[in-house]
Amino acid sequence: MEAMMKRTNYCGNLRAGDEGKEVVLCGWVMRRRDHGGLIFIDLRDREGLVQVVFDPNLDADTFTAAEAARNEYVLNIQGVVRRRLDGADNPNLATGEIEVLCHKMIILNKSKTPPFYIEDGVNVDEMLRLRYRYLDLRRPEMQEALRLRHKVTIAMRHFLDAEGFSEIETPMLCKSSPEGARDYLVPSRVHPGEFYALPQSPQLFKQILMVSGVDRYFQIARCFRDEDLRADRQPEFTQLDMEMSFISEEDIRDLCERLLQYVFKETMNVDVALPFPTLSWEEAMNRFGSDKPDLRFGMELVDIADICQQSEFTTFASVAQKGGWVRGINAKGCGTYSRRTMDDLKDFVAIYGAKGLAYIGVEEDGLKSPIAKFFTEEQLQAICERMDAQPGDMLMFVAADMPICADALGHLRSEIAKREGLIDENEFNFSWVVDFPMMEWDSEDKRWKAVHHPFTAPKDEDIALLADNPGDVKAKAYDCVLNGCELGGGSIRIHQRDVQEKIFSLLGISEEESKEKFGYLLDAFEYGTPPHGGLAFGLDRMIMLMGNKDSIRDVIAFPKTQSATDMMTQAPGPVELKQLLELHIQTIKQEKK
RNA sequence: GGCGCAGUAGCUCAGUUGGUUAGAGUGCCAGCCUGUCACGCUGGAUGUCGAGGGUUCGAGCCCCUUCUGCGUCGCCA
Repeated sequence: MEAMMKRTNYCGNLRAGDEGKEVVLCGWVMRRRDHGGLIFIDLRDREGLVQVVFDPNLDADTFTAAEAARNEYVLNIQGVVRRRLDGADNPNLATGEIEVLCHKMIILNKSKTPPFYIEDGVNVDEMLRLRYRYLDLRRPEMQEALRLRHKVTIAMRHFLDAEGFSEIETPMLCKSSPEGARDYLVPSRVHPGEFYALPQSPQLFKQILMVSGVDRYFQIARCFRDEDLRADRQPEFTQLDMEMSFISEEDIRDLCERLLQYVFKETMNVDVALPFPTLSWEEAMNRFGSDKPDLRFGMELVDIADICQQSEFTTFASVAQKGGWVRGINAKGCGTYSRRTMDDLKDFVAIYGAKGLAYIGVEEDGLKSPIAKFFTEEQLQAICERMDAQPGDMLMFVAADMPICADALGHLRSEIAKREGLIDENEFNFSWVVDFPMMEWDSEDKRWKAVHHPFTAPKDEDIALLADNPGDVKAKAYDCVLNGCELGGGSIRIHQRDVQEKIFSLLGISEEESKEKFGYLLDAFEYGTPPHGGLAFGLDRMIMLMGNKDSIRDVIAFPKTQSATDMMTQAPGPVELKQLLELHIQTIKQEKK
C-alpha cells in the first residue's frame, strides 16, 4: 500500500477562507454520489463533513479508486479547496460554501456495509447500536457527547485545582460493607473464600484522607452498584467526589454552586445564576411531593385535609382523621380531560401506590365531579378557593399516607407538566434540598435505615432526639437538584467515634460488625479527625442533562444493557475451570458432580 | 421479583378472520449518467417471521414456555 499522506486539516473545519489551499484529509466515506463522469464523496471526520469532487480528467487512477469507494471506507485524499460553483452551495453544511477537488486518493482501508447509517437521528434498535458501538460512536451527536464529557471533567479539574483541591485515587478493590447497595464482588486468589468488593463510592477513603490532613480532596471516581438498571442508572457510573475539612454546609454548597456555574459557562456558555434557591426537605415534600422537585413550573400541592375531615366523603375523611395526607393539584386548563384520560392518570398514580385519583372539573356553570355530591356547598367553595380554581381547571386529589400521597402527586405533577408542555426544555433550574431526615423506618426489615448514609452527621440541635425519636432527627445533608433530577448529594460527616457508634447501633449494626467492617474508621476518629464534609455529583446524569439526552447510556462510551450485559464484548461471560479453581470458587470435587 | 411495550429482509416497518409462492421503503449488487448533496434512471439478489413446544387439514397470526432489548415499580446507604 502507498504511504499515507500526512494530514493537514480536519474535513469539518474547512471554510471559504481556506480557498486555494492544498490540503490532505483523512476520513470516512459518508456518502458517494456517482454521476458517471463526476463523483462526489462526502468525507467525514470527527469535526464534520466536506464534499470531495473527483474529475476523471485529473487522474484516471484516482477516479477509478473513487468509483470503488463505498460507505465507511477510510480515505486519505490530497486536493485543493475551492469555492463551489454558482448556486451549488449547501447551506445545510458548515463546509457548504467550499469543496475539495481531489488530485490523489489512497484507500487506507475498506469497510463492510455497516448495519445502520452513520448519521444523527438514526432510528435504530439500541441493541444494535450497542453491539456495533464503534460505529454508533462515529455519529456526530455521539462524538459531541464524548467531547462534552471531556470538557466538563477538564473544567472541573481546573476549577477544583484553583480552589486548592488535590485529585487522589482510591482503591477499586475494597472491603464489602453491610449497608447500602449490593456489592460487586471479586474473589481473592491468595485468600481462599474471601472477597474484595468494588467501591459503591470512595466515601470512607475520602473521610480517611481528611484525617490525613489532605484538607481538600476530589476524584472523578468510578463507582459500582449491583442493582437493577434504569435509563439513568448503570452498574458502573462516575461521580465527581469531593471532601473538605473545617467546612460548613453553607461553604460546601457555595463551592458547588460556583463549580457548576464555572462548568456550565466554560463548556456550554450557559450562565447559571447564584445562589440556588434552597428548600428544606419538609418544604419540598409539602409543596412538590418530592425531595427532588422540578422548579421549572408551579402546580404546587394543596392541603385540603382539614376541609375533608368533616365531609361525607369517607375515603378522604378517614385518611384525614388518621393524620394522612389529603392533597391535590390544580391542573390549569385541563378541565377538558376526558373520563378516559382521568382513568389513565388514575392508573398512573397507582404505580406509586395511590389507591385512587379523585377529581373535580371546574366549568363556567359549576363543578363536574363524581365526588362533588359528598361535599357541602361550603366545603366545595373552600376547596376551590384554596386551590385557586378557575373555569377550565381540573382539580386532582390523592388521599393516602404521607409518603404515598407525596410520591403519587409529585409524579402526577410532573406528568401533567409534561403533557401540557409546561416545561422549558432549555432551562437549567438548580436548587438545593436541605435538612433531610436522618433515618427512616424500614417496615420490611423492621429497623431504622439511614436516608443518606450512616456517616452523615445529625443536626447539632437534634442529637438529643436520637435516643427516643430517631425519626425526627434531621441530618446535615443536602442534595443538589437540577430540573427534577438528583444531581448530587452530600453531608457533613460524623467525626467523633462515640457519635458514629451511636448511629451504627441505631441502625442495627452490632458492635462486633461495626468493628469488623468499619473498625479502621472508628480507630481513625480517635487520632484527631477534623470536622469534615463533602458532596458527590453524578457525572453521567450531569452530562445527560447538559446534552439533553434521555439516557445516561448516550453519554457513556461503552454502557451496559438493562441486564448489565455489554453487547459488544458480551461481558459477563463464562471463565475456564482453571480460573475458578485458582480462585477457590469451585473445587475439583464440585466439578466431578 | 412485579407490570407494560417490542422482536418479520442488512436497517425501519406493514402483514386483514388462521388459508396458495410473506410484502413496502431504504440499503446492497449490476448497468447508464459531468454539479449532486437522502443525486437520478433501469434491472437484480436478499427471510431460522427471536427460540422451543402445542392446537389445527393448514400458524408470522391462536395457546404455553423461554430468550433478548427498552420503560417502569420494588431495589438503588
